[in-house]
Amino acid sequence: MGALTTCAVAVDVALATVRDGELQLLLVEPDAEGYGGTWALPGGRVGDDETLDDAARRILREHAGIDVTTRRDHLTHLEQLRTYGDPRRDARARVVSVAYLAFTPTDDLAPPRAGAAPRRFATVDELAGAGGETALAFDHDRIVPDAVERVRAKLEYTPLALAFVADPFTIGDLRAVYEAVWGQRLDPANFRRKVTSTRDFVVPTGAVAPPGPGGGRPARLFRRGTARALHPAMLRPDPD
Amino acid sequence: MGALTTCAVAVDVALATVRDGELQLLLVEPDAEGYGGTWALPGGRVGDDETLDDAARRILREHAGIDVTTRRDHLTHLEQLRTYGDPRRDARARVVSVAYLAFTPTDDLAPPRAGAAPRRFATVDELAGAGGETALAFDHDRIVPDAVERVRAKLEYTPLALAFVADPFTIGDLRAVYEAVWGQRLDPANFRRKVTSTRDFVVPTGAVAPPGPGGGRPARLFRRGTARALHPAMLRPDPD
DNA sequence: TCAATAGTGTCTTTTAGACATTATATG
DNA sequence: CATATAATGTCTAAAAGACACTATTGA
Repeated sequence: MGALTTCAVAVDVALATVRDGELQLLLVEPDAEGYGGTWALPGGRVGDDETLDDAARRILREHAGIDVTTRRDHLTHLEQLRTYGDPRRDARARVVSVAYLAFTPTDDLAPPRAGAAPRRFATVDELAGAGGETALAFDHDRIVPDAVERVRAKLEYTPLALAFVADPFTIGDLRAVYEAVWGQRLDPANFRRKVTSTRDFVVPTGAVAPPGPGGGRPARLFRRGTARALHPAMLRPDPD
Repeated sequence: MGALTTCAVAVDVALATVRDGELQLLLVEPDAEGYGGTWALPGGRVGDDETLDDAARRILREHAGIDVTTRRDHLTHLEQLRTYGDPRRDARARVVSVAYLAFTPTDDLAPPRAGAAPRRFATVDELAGAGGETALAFDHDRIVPDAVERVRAKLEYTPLALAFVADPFTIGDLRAVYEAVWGQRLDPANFRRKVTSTRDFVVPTGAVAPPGPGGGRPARLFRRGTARALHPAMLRPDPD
């Protein structure tokens, strides 16, 4: 049968954020031979004495300048997604890739380093076309749908929507995250009731945000609570 | 930093079943050096031209005589769990292990082959002790809790409880699966209503099962429906 | 004043859960 | 008959969802 003789282990990171009302993923130009002119999820080989989680954190730091830490005003979340190991997923050699998924607020990226690979954000709609308007390198077109579905599901039963906003935020800010990720309008009144009645999800700061240019009642500000799971869950409405 | 020079990719399979009213996992004696007298999840190296899924199916076939197919009377479910890659998880060499999770009805095992590794089932309670009554080889004590939690969660929002029973079954049989996996008693009346009112979860066959030795009304028989997700979900009661 | 956004109240429908009641078997 | 297990009925409480209404700002 022949156990694997040559083998490489890589980590690829789907970095998700919400910008301009849409869920978007970070792409970079792969530096690998034979993949010029295409885009890919940021990734790289796992180091000799490095854990998989450490490798994912390093990829995020190198490509996006993001440190995965829990800060006072926001958190960046990182979790393992799944592993892709088809023998032909990389044309050059057998590479088993452990995919990770990260959630971060928009504009948390450091400016690109000199000499760093070009990068951009792509909306998940843009990436969704089967065969796709944007065809990614390697098998990254297979990773993206798994990442998107995971993000959508996580918003149902965890407070991770909070990883897409910075403290403090309004209920409207949080609703905009849900609407962007799920691609659906939510009833503002019912959304507010659910969020504020779910224990330890958000806590009021007492302060209010100034209204927008067109006026409107000032919105109360909240910061993230301590909950690690939502009881009850925020269920996705059936797709219309 | 040094990308991985030596590297092996393995697959380990947590095979879950319900026997004697408890959730149990299949263990084997590892044939690796230095792990004599211990138990481990069945596993092995990934072949040179083999996908990860194929490797998991092969492990199941070799260690349990189980073919992962959808048959008329039952299904065996196999899914990827997560990947464990700490540099020191195997004392001998760096091995990245992709863990899989399988669901199968009890007594679906073929008899052990001549010369096959010794095997047994262990209840998850037996494996749960922190530091554990049964300490498993490698880092398999880290895989087991992830597997158990995944099984418990999957019963909430998928019809995979059906993978633990063979067609045809009674509502009582199905309830026994939930009670074993969740370790909680469920109200028979409310359970029946939820199961039968969830679309395409189970379908009546029209036949009935003979009652047990002590008598009782004969139970109606069902077979599994076509649903791939449960709407609404079967939520776990809060732990008492 | 009006338009815009934030927030509350209320009603209906659905679902969860407790628990009483009826049905059909064995001994 | 009693006992055991299956299945149904009923009531209450919680949650989801639709939508009217009030509150507070800018122009």
